[in-house]
Amino acid sequence: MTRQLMVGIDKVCRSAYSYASAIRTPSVGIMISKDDCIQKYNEYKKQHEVIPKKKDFFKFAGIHERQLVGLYGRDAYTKLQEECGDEANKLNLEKTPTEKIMRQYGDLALELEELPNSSDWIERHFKPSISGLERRPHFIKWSEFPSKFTEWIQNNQVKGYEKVLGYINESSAKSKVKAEKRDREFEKLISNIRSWSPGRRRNSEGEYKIELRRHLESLGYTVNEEFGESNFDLLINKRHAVEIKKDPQLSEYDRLFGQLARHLQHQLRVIALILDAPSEDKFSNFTSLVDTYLCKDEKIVEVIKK
DNA sequence: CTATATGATGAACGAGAAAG
DNA sequence: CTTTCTCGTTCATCATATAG
Repeated sequence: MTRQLMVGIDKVCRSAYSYASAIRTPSVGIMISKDDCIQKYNEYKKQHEVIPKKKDFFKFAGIHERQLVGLYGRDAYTKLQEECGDEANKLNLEKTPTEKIMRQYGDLALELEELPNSSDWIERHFKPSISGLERRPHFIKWSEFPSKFTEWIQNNQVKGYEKVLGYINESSAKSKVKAEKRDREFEKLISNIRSWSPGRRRNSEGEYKIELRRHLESLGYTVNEEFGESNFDLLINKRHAVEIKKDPQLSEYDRLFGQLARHLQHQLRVIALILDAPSEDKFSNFTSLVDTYLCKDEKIVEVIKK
């Protein structure tokens, strides 16, 4: 029954359709030509003294987009604009080839005789701009430019930028030295804390904190307490965070885990110092959690137990 | 409504330099 | 040595014209 109904509706639609298309046949005269479109286009320009946007053109000319497509095929409006001697409104969406970007960078470095910074790029109005570079489809953050450049040179065996590679090596060597210095400082701090032992058993975390602080200060560290948004227990040399827990239960380990994660957002390296740990079980469980989930890439959490 | 390649701009951030 | 200033970098947001 429903089926019959559908067929009936279908029939009605079909007949309506054929009626409509009959009206629109060329013989009736609604068909428009390219010349009509061009004329309307120019008319719009005269009236508004602006090149029409696509939508505005259709509204103005009283034409349906389909009709224009019928005349010009794909990119119809763009073709019309070109035919009228205008540059198409359509955005030029050709992506800047990697080669061009890299050569701009390399040549700029050669000219400056050092690695360019983003201001240099802006000054020359290179394309894409900094904001275009860092996103799709290029994904080149300025700081990553040197490494991407090196990669490009290697992959394509490009010659002529040896000097630039030299600059890149120089600067990465410099930052390596700094990183190593920081590493060594951190290692030393760890060993200093490891070799420290509290004078006596204390009743609270706070007392241990004070004692450790005195100890570290006597070794020449700069120590700040309860520092910054993330509230470390101690911040050593403005770089390394220390979190202290005394006699933690499971729930306190959990809390500590969260605190460490938060600290890692601010510092690359964090020390968790656990005092008077009662249960070896919970402790080792905690350290394995930390190793699995917190120590990633550059981020390091060192857990010390006393 | 979404995708496209890109631009503009201002806020947030971080490091280093200058000034105190 | 500490506070303040400056510069470079990154992020988020808005915008664009058109096709599908």
